Amino acid sequence: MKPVTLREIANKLNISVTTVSKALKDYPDVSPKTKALVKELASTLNYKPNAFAVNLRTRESKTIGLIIPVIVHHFFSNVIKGIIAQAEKKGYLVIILQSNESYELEKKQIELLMNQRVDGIIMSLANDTVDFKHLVDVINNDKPLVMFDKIAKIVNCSKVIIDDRKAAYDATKHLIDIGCKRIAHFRGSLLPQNSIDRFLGYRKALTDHGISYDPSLVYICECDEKSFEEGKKNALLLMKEHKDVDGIFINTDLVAIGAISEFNEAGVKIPEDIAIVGFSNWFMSSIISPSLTTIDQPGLKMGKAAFKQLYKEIQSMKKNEPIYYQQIVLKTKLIERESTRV
Amino acid sequence: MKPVTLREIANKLNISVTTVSKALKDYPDVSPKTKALVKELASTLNYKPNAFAVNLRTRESKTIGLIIPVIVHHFFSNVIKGIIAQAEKKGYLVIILQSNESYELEKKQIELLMNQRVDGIIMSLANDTVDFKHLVDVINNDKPLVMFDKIAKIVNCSKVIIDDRKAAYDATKHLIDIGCKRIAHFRGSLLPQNSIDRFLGYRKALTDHGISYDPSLVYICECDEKSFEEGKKNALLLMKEHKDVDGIFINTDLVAIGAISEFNEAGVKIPEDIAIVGFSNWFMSSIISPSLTTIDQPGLKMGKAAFKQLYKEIQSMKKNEPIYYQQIVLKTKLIERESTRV
DNA sequence: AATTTTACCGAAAACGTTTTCGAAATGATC
DNA sequence: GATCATTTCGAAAACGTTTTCGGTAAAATT
Repeated sequence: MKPVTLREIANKLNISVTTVSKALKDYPDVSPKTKALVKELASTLNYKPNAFAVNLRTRESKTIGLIIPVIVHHFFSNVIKGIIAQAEKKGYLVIILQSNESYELEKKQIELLMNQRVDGIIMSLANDTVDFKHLVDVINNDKPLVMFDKIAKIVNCSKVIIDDRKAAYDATKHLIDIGCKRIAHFRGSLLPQNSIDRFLGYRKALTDHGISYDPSLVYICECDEKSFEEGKKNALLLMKEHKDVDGIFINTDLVAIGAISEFNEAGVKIPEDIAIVGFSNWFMSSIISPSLTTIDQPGLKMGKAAFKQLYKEIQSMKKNEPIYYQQIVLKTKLIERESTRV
Repeated sequence: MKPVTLREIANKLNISVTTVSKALKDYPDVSPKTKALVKELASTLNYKPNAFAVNLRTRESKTIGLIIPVIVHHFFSNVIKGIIAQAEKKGYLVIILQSNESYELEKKQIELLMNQRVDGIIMSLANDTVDFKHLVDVINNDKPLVMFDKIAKIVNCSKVIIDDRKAAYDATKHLIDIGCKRIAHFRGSLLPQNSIDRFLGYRKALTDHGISYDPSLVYICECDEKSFEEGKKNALLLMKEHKDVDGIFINTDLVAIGAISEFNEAGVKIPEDIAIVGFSNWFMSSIISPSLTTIDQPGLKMGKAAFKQLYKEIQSMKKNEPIYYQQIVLKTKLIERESTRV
């Protein structure tokens, strides 16, 4: 029941372990005859190389790490799917960890992965990560690192993102185009880059179109497990504080859906009284009532692109070639639905 | 930049590798003085044991494999979260693979994980898996295996499930209780055990309450990526073929949501004309209109339970103790919402 | 003072593979 | 028949750790 080793094959054929190893990997200096013999016996014995030994010897694990803030999340689970699919094609396995939006956990997990000697790491930052030493360490240890979605601009590595600022601009401009004059914004937490960029896109769209920016119209949502509740809460607040608002651009779909739910209960008509644009294009957004206009964020593509880039860097590293960090920006598009249909 | 090894520490302190190793693991036969010395140097050099070498030597990887039909899925992503969380507590990492509901892929992935020498495997079956040799192989190779949700009754291993039959019975009985007389069922594919069990629960609830079972009221949904469309399609079909139906028990929420969407468009009132009960309690079900009565399926708990059981078996295996396969059945409950509120 | 016990350390084997390098055997060339 | 090139193989080192088994020296016991 013990797994079969090279040595056993060698003994049965009365040849050396070296020759068996070479035969299996088609080295030129072993005769066709012995190659055939070895391969046949190996397959009948169902020989599988011991990954630990191979890893130890070759110093690569054919395994990558993935750190993600939350797993139960339409966008992120799509990214996971993309990464796994692409990795499988290249014979890589993926170890997944969830940072729970916590910097401390994220740091520990990076260490875990480094100790495990993964060949590279893909990650999206936790919301409260402000210090990036743990990331710089990864790169200094010659371990390829690719960040996606929630990135740290300051860290020198490859990144796969969308143009959040432009997407937010488009979303806000769409509200302006359909006639909104007083546009609020439900933004994400203060730290994450994409939350900042979406806010900046919103503000620029306003000022570019002659609408003065009013800070009191910006509400902050600590997006996490209870985004939905945050949406409801802020919608309620908005109805009290700014009855004149006729459009909202919301940082993420789940919050938007919470807001819609609150407005529905309050009898506020969407889009007649308030038009709403979300962000991410969760499946849910297409089936609620009214369906939600939103920005499509290509999770699957991002995952695939992230792995492809990581793979490139792993290869370059092996060949001691210089590696070129890429900033890959994927296209987004506005999906028009009932929540802005005039 | 090369990672520091035991040998380097040993050289710097002029002691043997053996002593260093023992010192770090608090063996009793090394003096407190040298222990302190070694530990201090190890921490200043930031020594991290080479996982490959440890694995090779100890024959365990502190890694488990997880094969799951689909990742972008409310229930399954919750299971993943549960497994990862629990595994992290015990110092285990999780390699995740997606079978895409394909038996062929599933088989390959099992092999991959076995070659990688994971310490155990947790999995939920692909829809079209009928042959279980690949699973028996796992067990025969003394590798702990825990199945959850979509299991093979015939395979002798631990299982974490819900009582699908009872849950379906409850769901159907609820429809009867609110006065439905003609109750249809949208079932899942023919093979999966839980799809069969839910059907059986449905049928038993009918006959137990004096309603004769009518096979023409059972529609099959090939649940996969396009469950939503399947729901719409079958709802349309049902409206044509059986105008007298006043209740439906549907195999899974996403299909139910598709059906609701179709009924809404057709002007069929829910629950007045047709009452609907789904299955799984996706978050989405609570926010659509009308909100969906459903069976809560505890994904997070299942994940945690599955890992706990696997961990037990791994420990027993290490100590050469006998392992006892468990069948863990988690509680479900009916969540009443608008789709059955009379 | 002889013996036993205790405390501490290290040599060496083992895990299973990969790869370098040299050796032996065969064939080709002059 | 001597030399050289080619083909085929294997010994050995290496990857970094863990663990068994002795061994030495000091302390404790007679």
